[in-house]
Amino acid sequence: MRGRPYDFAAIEARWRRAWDEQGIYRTPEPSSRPKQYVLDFFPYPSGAGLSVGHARNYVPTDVLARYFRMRGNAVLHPMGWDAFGLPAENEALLRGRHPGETTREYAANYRAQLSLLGCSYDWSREIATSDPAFYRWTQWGFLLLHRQGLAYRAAGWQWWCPKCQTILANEQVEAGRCWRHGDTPVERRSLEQWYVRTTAFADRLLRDLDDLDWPEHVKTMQRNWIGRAAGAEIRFPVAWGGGEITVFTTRPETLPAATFIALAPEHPRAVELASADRRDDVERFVMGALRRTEIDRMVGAGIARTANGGMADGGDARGIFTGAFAAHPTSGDLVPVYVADHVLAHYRTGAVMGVPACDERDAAFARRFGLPVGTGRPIGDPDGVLADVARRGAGGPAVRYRMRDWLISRQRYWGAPIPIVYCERCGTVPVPEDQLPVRLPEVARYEPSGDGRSPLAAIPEFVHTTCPQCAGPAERETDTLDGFADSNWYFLRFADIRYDTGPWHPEAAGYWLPVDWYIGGVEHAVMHLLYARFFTKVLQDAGLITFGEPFVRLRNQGSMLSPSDGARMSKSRGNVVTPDDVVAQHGADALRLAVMFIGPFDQDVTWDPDAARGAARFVRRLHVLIARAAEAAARPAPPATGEPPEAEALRRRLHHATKTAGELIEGFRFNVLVAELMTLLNDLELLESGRVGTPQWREAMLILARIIAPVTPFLAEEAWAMLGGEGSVHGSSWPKVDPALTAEGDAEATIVVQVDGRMRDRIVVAGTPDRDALIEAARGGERVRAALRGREVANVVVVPGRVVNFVTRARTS
RNA sequence: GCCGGGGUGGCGGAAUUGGCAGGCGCGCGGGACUCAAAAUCCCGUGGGCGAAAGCCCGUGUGGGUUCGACUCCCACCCCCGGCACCA
Repeated sequence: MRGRPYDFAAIEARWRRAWDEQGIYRTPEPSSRPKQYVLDFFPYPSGAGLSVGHARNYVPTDVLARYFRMRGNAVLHPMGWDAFGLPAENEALLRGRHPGETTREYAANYRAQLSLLGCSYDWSREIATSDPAFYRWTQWGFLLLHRQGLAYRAAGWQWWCPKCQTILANEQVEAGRCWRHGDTPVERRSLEQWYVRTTAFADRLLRDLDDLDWPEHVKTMQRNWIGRAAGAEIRFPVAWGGGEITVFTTRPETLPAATFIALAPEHPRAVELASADRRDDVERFVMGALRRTEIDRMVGAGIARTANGGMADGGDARGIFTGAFAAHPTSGDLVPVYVADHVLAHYRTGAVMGVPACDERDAAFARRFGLPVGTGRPIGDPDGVLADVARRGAGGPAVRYRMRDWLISRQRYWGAPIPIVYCERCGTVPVPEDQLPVRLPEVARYEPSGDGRSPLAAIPEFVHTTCPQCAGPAERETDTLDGFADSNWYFLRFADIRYDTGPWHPEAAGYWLPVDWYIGGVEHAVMHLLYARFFTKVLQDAGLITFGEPFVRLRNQGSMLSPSDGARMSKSRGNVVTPDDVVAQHGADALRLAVMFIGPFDQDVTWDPDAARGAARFVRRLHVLIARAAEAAARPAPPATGEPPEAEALRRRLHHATKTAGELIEGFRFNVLVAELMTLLNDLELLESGRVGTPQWREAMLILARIIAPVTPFLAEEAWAMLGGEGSVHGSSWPKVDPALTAEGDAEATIVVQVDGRMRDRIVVAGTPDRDALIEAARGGERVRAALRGREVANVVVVPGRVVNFVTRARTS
């Protein structure tokens, strides 16, 4: 036949419309069928739209979802929008438009782009976190935390980003700078904030990592973040002043050599302990230290690296003597108490013992302030020292975590209002659940005020309310919830987004959850995933769900770098390649192939325009092969009759392809998957002659259409239709694999013949010949005989179905 | 410094986990078609020697185990990511 060029644009558009009309990706109702919950990290829809980098995330998950559907699983594969939060608000601010409006618009664009790619989301389950029907339940979650004693309000020194005009959580501060504004050093402010007691679950969050099927480096990052350290707390009585100072150490055995105490500037007793003559100086020092960022203090102390990677010499390590002394708990010696820049307040007790003999930093500090370094080998055994300390009632073992509680309040407009009311008479009162949601009011101005309060504080109608308890006058909390409060639990909502008597439908969630496959970028390795794990454990403890981990398997796709500058694609850099352009040029199937074939799923790769061209070539060749078969099958009298040559070979080839394709999909080896499909096509082109027009060939093509269906859904559907398949190929089942046809050995096998481990020949044998026959056959080749000439065979290694190796030595006689 | 991952042709990367290194694709070279170009198709493509058959070398470096090592062990070099005051 004279093949018309493959008109991907028309064909893809036609099937896109047909699938949409038929709703073939509608999630089935819970049943006894085994389920697969395949979930992408939900994005915040930005005005920039999707880049081909996003396709590296969404296309492979789509392949996975399609594959499982064909395998007979009930599949939940939804998409939603992380619409609340700073990124969405900053974007809207930039454009001078209401974030609700831009979010809706951008989400629609995302949806269209994802459909363009052929992603099989069930759009009837779309959610947006900024929807009151959704954030009603985010607020419910906060109240649950509050009820459990896991949400509390406290004052403290907070990170403040002058650009964002808001408080940042510790983890949003990177090297002393705002995570969104790398050029902006953060400042410190003291404010009343809401916290969530994530530290209460530190141990479980750490332990439960062991059983998760997650990338090892993500687990490592979480372990680092949680930062468990076992050690001891030791109390030093304050001489004369009364009370005591508690220090934490992971090396209690060095206690005998401790020569001073150092307090954090924030330590509550830092100033109070100072002797009268030194109090002013100490106070001045403390105030100075508080104004500086932690990183700055560390750099000065020669501990952390400076911005350019250099190390300060530590010469200006700052500290000041308070004039106070404490009694060493075991020796009774008096040791001086200092306030030191480099001691951190929130790190356990905010006080350390200085052991210059064992610790470089302490040694530097001691040198600078002329403190005794202590005697040579002070190390005792930890148990002995601890026993001694315990006997004196001066402390004992303690465990500490680096992780801090989650600061959840934001002084921003675009988030779920914290459902709390402050009443003069009743104090802090949670909004009753039946009064949720506390709606975000429409405002004219939603820019942050810059005075540390959210714009909601400027809306009297919002602020002034009545106390739910006493009905007296009261004021609403005006802070909103951090966006991670939404992504904490959204995966539960997808089980049934219309359920309105609770955050999730108990039966539906019982069926679909936990998430079987969770896929997204590694940038959320700590915060989102840790908070979601935390919240899941809270729900489990409250008896609301039965599982303790939300995401059974986690996979991170690598990012897509731009060929123009080798950097990650971003609108600000102007180096974005859009999927729209690639689809227009080569088609969606080609784009899907290209983003998968370009490199291993979890690896960073550089976009290569040639990759799409190559993929398009593959699509065309597939189409030509199938179209030829379809046309031949449609002819009234098939040219060939009877069993065609080597029917077995064709059958084997397809069964093998089916088997490997399935394994590669489940193993997330999409680049190898595409390579296998290309190899399959090459082989089929070789097998084609003499078979076209036979029923067996048509059958083979129908199997081929099903194998490629997850990967190139448009072409597969077209092929299915051309070949006269029933219904949609995406409603058909994954081809059955007959183990007998994929097993090695019972047909013919190629055996490698080696002499002294060097490949010299290969022979083809049928069935499983015995050892002697194999050796005889192996010996026959000309190359083997040449290699054996003049040598004596000392041994023959035979690996059935694989290799025959003649081990020789020089002929002695 | 500690932890995790990695180093294979011109390039992206494969190799059933100890058994043919370089499958698949890109690029490149040659050819066919074309007035020509693009597209498409065919052949070739790790390095060296050789007309060829073939031989030798070759998976970051050096050693080791093994009949046989990209794969396992020891030492080292380099790259990427994470952590790094955390007492």
